Amino acid sequence: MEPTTTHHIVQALTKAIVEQRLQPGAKLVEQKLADHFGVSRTLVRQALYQMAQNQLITMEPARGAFVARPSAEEAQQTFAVRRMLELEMTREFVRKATPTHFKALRAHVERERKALLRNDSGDSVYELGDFHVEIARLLGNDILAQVLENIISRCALITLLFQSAIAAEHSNEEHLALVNAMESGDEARAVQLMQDHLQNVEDSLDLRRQRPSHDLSEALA
Amino acid sequence: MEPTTTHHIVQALTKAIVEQRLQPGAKLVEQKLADHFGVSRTLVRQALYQMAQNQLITMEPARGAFVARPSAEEAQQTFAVRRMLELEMTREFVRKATPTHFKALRAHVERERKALLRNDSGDSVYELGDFHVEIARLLGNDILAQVLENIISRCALITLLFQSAIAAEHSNEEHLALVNAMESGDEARAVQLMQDHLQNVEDSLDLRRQRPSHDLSEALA
DNA sequence: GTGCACAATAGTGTATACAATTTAAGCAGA
DNA sequence: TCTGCTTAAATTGTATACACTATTGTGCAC
Repeated sequence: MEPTTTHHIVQALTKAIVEQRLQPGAKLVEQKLADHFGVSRTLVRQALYQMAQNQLITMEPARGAFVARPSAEEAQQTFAVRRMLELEMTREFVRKATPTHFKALRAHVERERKALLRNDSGDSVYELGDFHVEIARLLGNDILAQVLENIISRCALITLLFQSAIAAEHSNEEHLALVNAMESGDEARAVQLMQDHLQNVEDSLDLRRQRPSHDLSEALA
Repeated sequence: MEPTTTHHIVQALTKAIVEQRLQPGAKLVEQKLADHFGVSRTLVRQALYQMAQNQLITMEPARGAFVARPSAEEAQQTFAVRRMLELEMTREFVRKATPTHFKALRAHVERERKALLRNDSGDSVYELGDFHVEIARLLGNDILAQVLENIISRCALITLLFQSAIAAEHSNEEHLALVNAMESGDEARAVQLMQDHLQNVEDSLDLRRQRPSHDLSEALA
């Protein structure tokens, strides 16, 4: 669908943002990215434009691209959308899922656990988010998976931006509990667990105070 | 956020697709678009890439951009996502909405009616879809509004592609009934009406048979 | 006439060039 | 030392150039 090059840059940048190697508010200079990836600014530019659509970065006219720094309001709204999708998705999964699906899901939970154990912060964040996308994929709804992937990337960014304490340690256990409930066919309980899980993630944020910014002009805006 | 030029091209192309002036499967030659908009291929390219992300067009490597031609499966999945978001959105609107909100919504329904009356097919499609986005906007959730706008654009494309009979005539009345139910505070009834409405739109499609394609290679694939 | 090789054309993919704008630096004067 | 102005450097925005791929068209052998 897309020239592998541009897509590759998008993936790499997204990963870097989600894994917190690029801090919110950081400026993304086109030429430097181009040099790093060994391509021309043209391709970097296309990648940045695409990412701006997902809100992972913001573009200021004639000033360039910056890693996004969502406001508390945007954060709240993003989580609201996520909740809408995921609660309904949970219901559908309980109804439709087969043993094969659960096997795949448990394998995923195991991957999370291993990433956490080896203290690989980057992979952990990625896997913990991808768990939710995996459910959508297993449901066979690629459109949903794609939408959710976008939203969850944003949620990862938000989490890094507002996180007061690392409450994500419990996510892995919550995922496991959720899978158990889903497999037992207890729809109400599964939905409740998903709701609690999302609430826990959101509650671990301190929406009143963002992380300090490096960019002074933004910090004082 | 974005250079007004690229965004303008996206808007114009999106409108043209939704209003069926560009048929599904139609090839979008970059140079021709560039000439039409009076810019270089560079900007057209950026616009096309962005639209490819919304699935409104598809890009085939070294072959170019085409107006999307969603499969029956994708159509179904898209509507499923839409349902997830809109049912929950309806509930939230019933709880939160103030008289001002309902006033705005009724004004929108009236705009739909006028577009339908003057037989402006393009505007009608646009307004009927925008009704749903307007609800999200009134809720104050811009993120939701944006996600929904994407999805509903796709739904418009799908409708044009699979529509057997023009069942959209009733949409305006259904919108009005929905607003009435929401204003009366009857959450269950409002959700039911929204569900029925979306179901009606989906049922008006014949997912087994797509509209004929102009591109032979695609038609015979 | 049919099928195939091959040239000509059109169109995409990427890089580079240049204008316009922003940011940083240097410097004069208070 | 600080403020404001002027100039230089850096960076973005857009257009153009060129290589590469796909498509179409043509001629020739059969």
